[in-house]
Amino acid sequence: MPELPEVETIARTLQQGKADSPSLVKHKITRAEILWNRTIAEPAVKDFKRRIIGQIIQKVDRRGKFVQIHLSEDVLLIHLRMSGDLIAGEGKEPLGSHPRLVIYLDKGLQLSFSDARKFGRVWLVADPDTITGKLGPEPLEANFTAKIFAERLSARKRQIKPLLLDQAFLAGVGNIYADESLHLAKIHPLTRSDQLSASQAATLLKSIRKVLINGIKSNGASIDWVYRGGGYQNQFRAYDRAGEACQVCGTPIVRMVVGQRGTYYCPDCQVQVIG
DNA sequence: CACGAGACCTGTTCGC
DNA sequence: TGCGAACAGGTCTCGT
Repeated sequence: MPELPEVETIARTLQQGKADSPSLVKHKITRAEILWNRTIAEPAVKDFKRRIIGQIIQKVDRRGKFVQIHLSEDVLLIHLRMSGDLIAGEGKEPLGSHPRLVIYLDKGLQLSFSDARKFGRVWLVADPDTITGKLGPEPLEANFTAKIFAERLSARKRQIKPLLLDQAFLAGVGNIYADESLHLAKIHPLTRSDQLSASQAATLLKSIRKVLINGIKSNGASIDWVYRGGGYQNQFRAYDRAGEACQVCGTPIVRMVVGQRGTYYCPDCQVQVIG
């Protein structure tokens, strides 16, 4: 489920709280229950349980697709991968349909990491940079300019879509928002990154920002049973729309596989540059 | 360096 | 209805 807008939505919810979800801030961790050992990437399960007890949650935010829960001593990093979700609430029974890690807090609260496919991972580290340090720039940060983006694109010779999915190149964009950005920018998913003009690079960065911001405004996208709450799927231009008319030109949207990922594009609007 | 295939996993949907 | 195949918001590792 999670790309930048979905992760941002979850992090904000845990930070601020909302009607059905208490804020985690200022709560103290009393215990950790681990229901699937491989969920814990670092440190060893036994050390994880011991070390997290007594720490106080100070802030929840995001870096790339990682949720960062800042504690009094450490940072808890959570990557939701394909099917992970974080649910805050009350009670002693693990929340969610597939709980893998439950962090119990004071005042009867808990934070449950539910993850059907067991791909998600959690790190408890003193310095988050040891994990997130390899990530590329945040697409929404103002100091990430079109010029820098263009330079990074021309430094590589890769197909643009898989490059956008490379978290070391750009942090936070996933399969849906890559397709949506490329459609909005009218760039074919297989275009080589070093073939993009400066103006195309600028357009692409604008498009990426637009779809991410709109995704956040909609609280992310809910396309199947995994995620709940978001509404961005109602604004999809290309993703999961094979056979439907392109909103711009009416040509049917095509699905192909690029880098083993389903890829949707308009064969008329998104013309591949030959070279 | 760029790319494709296989792993890691479970749940849902599709086609016959 | 049943049952296997195909597919899924991600990322890592290996071989070419």
